[in-house]
Amino acid sequence: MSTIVRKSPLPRYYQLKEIMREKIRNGEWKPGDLIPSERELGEQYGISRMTARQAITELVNEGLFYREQGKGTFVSRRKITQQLIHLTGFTEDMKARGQQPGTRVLSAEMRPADEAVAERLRIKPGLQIFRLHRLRLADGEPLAIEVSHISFIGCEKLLEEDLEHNSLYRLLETKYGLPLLEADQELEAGLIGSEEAQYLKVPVGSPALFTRRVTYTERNQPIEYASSVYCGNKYVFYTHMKREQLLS
Amino acid sequence: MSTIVRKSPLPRYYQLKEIMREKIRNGEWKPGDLIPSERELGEQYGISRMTARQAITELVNEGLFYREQGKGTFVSRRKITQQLIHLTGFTEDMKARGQQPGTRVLSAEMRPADEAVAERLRIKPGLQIFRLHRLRLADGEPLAIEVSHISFIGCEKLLEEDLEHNSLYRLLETKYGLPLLEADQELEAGLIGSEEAQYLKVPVGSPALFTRRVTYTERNQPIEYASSVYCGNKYVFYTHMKREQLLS
DNA sequence: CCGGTATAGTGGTATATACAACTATCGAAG
DNA sequence: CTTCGATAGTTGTATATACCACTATACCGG
Repeated sequence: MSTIVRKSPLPRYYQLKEIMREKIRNGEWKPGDLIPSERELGEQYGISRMTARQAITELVNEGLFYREQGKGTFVSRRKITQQLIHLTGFTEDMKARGQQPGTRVLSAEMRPADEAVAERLRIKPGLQIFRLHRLRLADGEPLAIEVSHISFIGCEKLLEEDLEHNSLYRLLETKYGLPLLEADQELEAGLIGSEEAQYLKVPVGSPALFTRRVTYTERNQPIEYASSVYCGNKYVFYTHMKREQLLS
Repeated sequence: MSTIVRKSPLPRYYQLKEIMREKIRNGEWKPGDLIPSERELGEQYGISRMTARQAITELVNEGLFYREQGKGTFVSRRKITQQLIHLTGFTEDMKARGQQPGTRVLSAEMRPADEAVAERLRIKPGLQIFRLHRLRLADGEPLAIEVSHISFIGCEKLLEEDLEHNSLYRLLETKYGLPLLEADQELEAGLIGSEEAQYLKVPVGSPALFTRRVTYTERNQPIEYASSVYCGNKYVFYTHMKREQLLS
C-alpha cells in the first residue's frame, strides 16, 4: 500500500514519518519494538537511506523513537512527545498520543467573570466572558472535564461555533487571529468528587489530576483560563525540561 | 583558534555547534542577527554545507536559532528562557518556593538494575548502579518519597557522600563533572499506598502525585532515573509552555 | 570451558551534488 | 508610476557514496 512518490506535494521524509506514525497508532509497531534499519526502510519505500534517516531523526526528536548505535532504532516506551516548545490543546494532545479525541459540550454561555477567574485573565470582575464546559473523551471513553473561560473582544461569536467537532485552539488561531503563544499551567493531585464521578464514570475518591492553565496570546495578553479534572489512572502528563546551556 | 579538524575526537558538526554557541555567548551574534548562510559557514570552516547544516539544525532544535526559507538563519529572540526552563532538583525547587528543604536517607546502596530501570537508563539489566531512597521534607514536614537510580562510571563513590546535607544534583554537577542538562518527566495522579502512608504520615488513599524522571547529561546520556511520590495536597507542579513563534 | 577474533549488521559522521521552493532586489516594460 | 520578470541568494529536499564506531553472533583456538 503506502508507496512514497515524487509527485506528491508532500516531501518524502514527511510521508515516511506519517507512515511510521500510523504503524505505531495501529499497533503494528509496539513500544520497545525494533523498527527496520535505515537502509531497509529506504529500500522498502524506494527512497535513499539519508531520507529515511531524516524521517526517523525527526521522530526521535519528537520522542517516538530512540536509537542505539550498533543495535538499531526502537519505539519509545513512553508514548509521548509533549514538547515544551509546543503548546497543545486537548485535541492536538490526544492526536499526538495516538488516541482519538472526542468532545461533548455540557454548556456554552456568556456570563460575568467571578473574582478568581477575572484575576487570572487580568480583567475586571463582572465582565462578560465566554464560558465553555466540556467533557473530553479519548477513544470514546471519558477522560476529563474541562471548564474554559475565554475573554477577548468579540468572544460572544464563539456561541455560534460547533465546538464538538472543532478544536477550540485551532479556531482561535485560525479564524479569530489569536495565536496562542504561551501558557502557565499548574498540576495537582486530588480525588474525584461526586459530580465529576458521574460524568467520568469512575468511583468517587478515584485519583484525579487537576490542572489549571492560563493561556496567553500576543503581548502576554491572557486569553483563556481553563481548569480541568483528568481521570488519574488514564492520563500521564509529560514534560521536558532543559537547563540553559549557554551559561555553563 | 576556531579551526575544525578531522583528527579531533569530536565530530565536526559538534565543533561547529560549540563555535556558534560561543559566538552567541560573547555577543558576537546577537538576538535577531542573521548568521552566515550554510554554504558560507561550510566554506569558512572547511566543511561541507550539509555538515554545517547539521550543526545549525541541532541548534534550531535547541531553540537558539530559527530559520526562514529564502531569507536565512537568525539568532532567536528569547524573552524568558531563564527560570522556567530550568531544571531543578528537590533542594533547589523547595528553596525557590520559599520552603526549607530537608532530607532523610532511608537507604543508599549499589544494586543491580532491574529491567525497567535499565531501560530508562539505557544500560544492561543487572549492571550495578547506585540506588538512593530518600524521604523529602519541607519545613520539617514529610512531603515526598524519592527513589533515585544513578548510573555512571564511578558512581559507587556516591556511597561515601553525605546526602542528607548535600544536594545530589549539586554534587553531580560540581564534584563529578556531570552537568544535568535535560530531563524527561512524567506526572500522574494516584493514591497513597500503605507503605508510603507511614513515611508521609497521611492516611492510605490520600491523593498522591507520582513523578518519574530521567535526567540527561551531555550527549543525551541518561544519568538518573528517579521516581517520586508527593503528597497530593501539599504540592503543586508548575510548568510554562511556549509555542515556537517567529517574530521578525 | 573460556576467551579472542572475524564478520555482518546497525546507527553516526561526512562529502559532493542537484534541484525545488522561497525571498529580495533590480531593471525593463507597460 | 506600477507591474512583471529575471536573477541571485537563501533554506528545503533528495540522492549516492564512503567510512567510522559500536554491537551481537558465530566460530575457532587455547
